[in-house]
Amino acid sequence: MNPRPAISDASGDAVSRILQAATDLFALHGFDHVSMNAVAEAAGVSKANIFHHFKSKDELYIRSLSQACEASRSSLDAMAEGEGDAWQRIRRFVDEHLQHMMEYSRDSRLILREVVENRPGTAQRLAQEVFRDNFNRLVGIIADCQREGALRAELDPVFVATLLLGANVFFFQSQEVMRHLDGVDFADDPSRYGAMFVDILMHGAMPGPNLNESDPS
Amino acid sequence: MNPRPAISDASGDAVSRILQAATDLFALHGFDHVSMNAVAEAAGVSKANIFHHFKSKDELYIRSLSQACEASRSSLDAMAEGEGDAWQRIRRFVDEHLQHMMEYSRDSRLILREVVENRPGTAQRLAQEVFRDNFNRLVGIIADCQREGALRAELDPVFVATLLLGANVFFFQSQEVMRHLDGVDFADDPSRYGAMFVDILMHGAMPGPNLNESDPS
DNA sequence: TTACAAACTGACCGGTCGGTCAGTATGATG
DNA sequence: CATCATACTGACCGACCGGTCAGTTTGTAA
Repeated sequence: MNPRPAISDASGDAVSRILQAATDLFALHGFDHVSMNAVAEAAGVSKANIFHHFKSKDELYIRSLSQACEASRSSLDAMAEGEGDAWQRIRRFVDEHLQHMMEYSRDSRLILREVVENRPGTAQRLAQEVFRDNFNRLVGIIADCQREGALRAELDPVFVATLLLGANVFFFQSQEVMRHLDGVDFADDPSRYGAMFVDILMHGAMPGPNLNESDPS
Repeated sequence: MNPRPAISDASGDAVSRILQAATDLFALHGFDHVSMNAVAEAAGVSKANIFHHFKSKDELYIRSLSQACEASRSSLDAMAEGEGDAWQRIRRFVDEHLQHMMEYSRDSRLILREVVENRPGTAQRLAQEVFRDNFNRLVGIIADCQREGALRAELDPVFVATLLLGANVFFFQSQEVMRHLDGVDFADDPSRYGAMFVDILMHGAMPGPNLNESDPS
């Protein structure tokens, strides 16, 4: 009945090997710098065989991206859902989100590349869906914290979420550059980066309120 | 004496037209999606003529990038050098830097693309030089502010600079995405974004014991 | 065994790419 | 005038791209 009972091993093997190689290469070099020949070689199959399983390079790319999105989404689902007070939850989200990006850097890079680049198509829609989901979840967390009185009422939770996501994304995609900047000693320590960020986010950068500094107003 | 007294008009015209067209196209579509034929057509010269003035596509790209870097650097030189107290200077830097990126979005996009992408070569070195200069200047400003007592002493000025630059860069390169996110009403208002950012950077997001509304804007 | 569908391959195709080259136009110099 | 360097062009080249195709292997079912 099943059209491929024992074949599915070999077939699935080839397909998943192709998908694996494609995802690696796409994340590493970007869509344009990856040829079907390169994917074929990395997967150990002929180029024609790729076109037997995927009807075009675009479909292969979208399948890779889709797989990355799936992994990313399911991995993020259980994030920052635990107990603790408001700022502990925010801190945990920052940490886990950053850690997630580093751990699944291949998929994250693939998604982020597609999010930032603004060429139209299915790929961008897919990537933005994940990004949007992620963003909305974060806005929800922050709005909750604000409702609990942990954040100033006049702040826009959407902006705070943007700031938070931005700090993490910037860290992720500028890590290589930061390593070469003078005085940066946190480029390889995401948790310290997160800690410093949340600290400033909570208390601000100004000296404490009991400090009698020159107040211009 | 001068090998090209009157020719230089026509020659310079062609060269600068090529450079102009190339910079536009590279910033808009990226290195890989711009063919020499496209540059030739946009500049109104033959493709062979481009290779007469630039020995390769890479050189043309680097010259474009170099020009963008020059413009960016000289424009940033006079930034936030004026008077005012510490936080006014920081606020002004955030505003002017963001405004600068928006105004010279073509050059900024060109540079940022090269900074984030981590393929080795002269282009990346050039872009990182500008980025590094920019970064160091910002660190200096922040360290000054800290010395004046406007920032908590235990903060790392390098980290604060990273945060600041990151917030701006993220705004710039995610503007298109933010427009499509629910509840984002600051995607087209960089100065409001900057104001909200500096506000949080100063006072933090937690409800403070003293909620005085002395707005420095 | 035969039959058949799916997996798989090497050779190939049209098209575009960066880059070259032989040759022409032009304008200053002697 | 002739000379010569430079600006400039159309035609062309080899390499590589995504994609196709005819044909072979392979595992299974009648």
